[in-house]
Amino acid sequence: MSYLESLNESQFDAVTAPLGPVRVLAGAGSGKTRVLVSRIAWLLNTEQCRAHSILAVTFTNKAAFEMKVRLQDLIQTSLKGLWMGTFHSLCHRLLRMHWQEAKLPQNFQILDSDDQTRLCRRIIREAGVDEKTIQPRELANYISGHKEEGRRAHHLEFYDQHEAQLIELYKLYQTACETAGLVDFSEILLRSLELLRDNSAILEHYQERFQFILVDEFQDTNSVQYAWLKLLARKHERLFVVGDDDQSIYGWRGAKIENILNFDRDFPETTTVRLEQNYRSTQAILSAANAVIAKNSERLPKKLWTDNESDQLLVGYRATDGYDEARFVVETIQDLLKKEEGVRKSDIAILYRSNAQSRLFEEFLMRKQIPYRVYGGLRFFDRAEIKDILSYFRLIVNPKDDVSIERAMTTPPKGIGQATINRIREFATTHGASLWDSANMMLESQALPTRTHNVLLSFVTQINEMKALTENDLALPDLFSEIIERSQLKPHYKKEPLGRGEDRIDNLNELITAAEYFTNGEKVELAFIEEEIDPLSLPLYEQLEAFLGQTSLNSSENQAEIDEDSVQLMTLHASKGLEFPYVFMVGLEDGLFPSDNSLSERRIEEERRLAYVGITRAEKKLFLTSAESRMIYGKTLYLPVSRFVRDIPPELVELEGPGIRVTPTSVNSNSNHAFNTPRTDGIEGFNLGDLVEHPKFGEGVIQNFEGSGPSTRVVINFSNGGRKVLVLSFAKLTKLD
DNA sequence: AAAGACAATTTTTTT
DNA sequence: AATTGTCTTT
Repeated sequence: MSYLESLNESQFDAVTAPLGPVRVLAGAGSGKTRVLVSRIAWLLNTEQCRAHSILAVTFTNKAAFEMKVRLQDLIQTSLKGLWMGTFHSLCHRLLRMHWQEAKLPQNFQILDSDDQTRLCRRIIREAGVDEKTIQPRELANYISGHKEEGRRAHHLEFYDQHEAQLIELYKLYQTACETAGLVDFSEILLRSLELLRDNSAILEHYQERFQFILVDEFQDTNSVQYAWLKLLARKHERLFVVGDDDQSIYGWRGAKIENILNFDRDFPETTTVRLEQNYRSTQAILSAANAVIAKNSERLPKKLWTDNESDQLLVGYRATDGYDEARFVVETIQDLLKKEEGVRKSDIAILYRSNAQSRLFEEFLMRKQIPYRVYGGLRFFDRAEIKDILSYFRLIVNPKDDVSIERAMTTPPKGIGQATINRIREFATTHGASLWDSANMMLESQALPTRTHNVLLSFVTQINEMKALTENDLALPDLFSEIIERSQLKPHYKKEPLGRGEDRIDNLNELITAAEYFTNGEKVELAFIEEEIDPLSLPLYEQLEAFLGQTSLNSSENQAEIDEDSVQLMTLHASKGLEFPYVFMVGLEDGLFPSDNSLSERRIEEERRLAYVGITRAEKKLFLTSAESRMIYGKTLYLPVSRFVRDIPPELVELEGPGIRVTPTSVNSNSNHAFNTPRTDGIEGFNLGDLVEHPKFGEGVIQNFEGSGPSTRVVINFSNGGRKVLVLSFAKLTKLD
């Protein structure tokens, strides 16, 4: 077993750990995936367990795919029967296979977050609640938040009127989902947990089957996911979890870092293995990462080290503004590509806190004609035009889908407006029927005004005819293009200004290509069947069902991209698990990263972990950039260098460019370490981010300090929207808390 | 009912 | 700044 020989000591210990509960604390770049894959290979080779008995959970679909490939490289036996995927895809499969026990209709569809928010808006309006007291997104977050903790509406108690309303709306929302046959993301998990919990036969079957359960990125599991794992693993307790508490960055999505911190409490027999040798980064990068993460209190002790030598320092650059920052980054990239031997564009990554920040870099890269690829952001299946056409498809598969029908009825405009929809909805509520059934009943009763009757009739006919198409002997892509034509969406988009419509039409065509890829491509794993299957062997209608099932959970990395060698742009979150020789972390300013919200809500530890993730992506060289001024929401802000950068020992960082810059707004100069431009430690009792009150301007938050001594000035953003630079000693500021 | 002008608001992160 | 929703007009 040659793959065991190339492991270091702790990796070997992890791979060959006893079969009971195992927790592997894997620092960044310590060979985590390798251990996980080797463990599975080891199980298959030595324990003679079949792939059939293994359940492996990954964080993304992409990770699952890559892991399968790597695994297949290590072993000779077949992987048939192995369950590997994300929590969502595995739970989705369970629900498809046991839809009756899960009390779902066979053709249930998945509601993505956008659909969920739309549905929430509708529920709020319908309940006669003011959208300003409860915003759709607030309700959606409330519902998801509770579902992630395993709480249904009837579990909840209220302490005030507002929450009472939320609970009421949660109930209404759930009823709406049930009648429409819709399941949101967190519902997939919760429903699946309840399925196992309430059906002992099913539970025992899977407990018996999955003797070995392995989980990647365990630090990012939420309560329901952990409960699901515990339930499945209860019998054999052969639960092998891998993770790094320092890289837990999805707390906002319900992830519980406690899951990994307290794993040994839930499973007293736990063997814990620490992987502390880093194979990825230079010592300088690692030292920087350690310095940043050391400030966190809630973490398991561990010390990353490396044999790699530290030949290069980190590079810091303080730009004047966002443009200057982008210029610096892109010019540096040009230099790298030109001067350094064998540097490929895909060796270079630009990492930022939020998607919106990619724009400037894209602009400059385009100008210099450097190919790039942006990950994340608006995904293909999230695009409006794709959702528009998919609403027709979904309606064909599940006429009860009230979310899709409304979209299909109104896009493109076909004479059915708000008034008509309200009418149908009213009918639907009183009769407890779906919108589709209601529309049909109303047509039959002839109770509608002629004009309304006619437009509604032609809509219903249109959908029925589309549905009839699925009974023909068509290929899936042909069905797609036929329905796209009939939907009249193309002429509708054509009317949009600025060639935007052209893009949309391109995307529709792209969808046809996706259908071709789906049918001609590899065999696919279908949610409702255990084996891989050739989609073409299915009847057309089921092909469509299968396609929809695949897209809803696979929306991110599905699209075939141009294989061109390109610079990689992504958010820090999206970079987790990846590595690049050259990494640019940009927008490193307090207020951007860490973001304003996390500063006020004390979520700073998670932001710090995010910084740690970013830093540890770099193999050879790490560039840290920030800008003195930046446009945010159309306003120019002057933000200080990120506290995370300031946590890095100055001797690790080499400064490029002018370093300290003397500008009209910044005459700061108390040391030649350019990163200390603004001081953040208290000045006369005031700190960055403090909430203060000014007798004339009211309340505001301290953004920056400028200058020193008696002329020290303070930059404040007031809550009335104004921004002022005041001389600290004159401004009569009171600190609020 | 649909198109256009206007105002408001922002997710930071994603299965 | 730019998108999204709301209000107004046709």
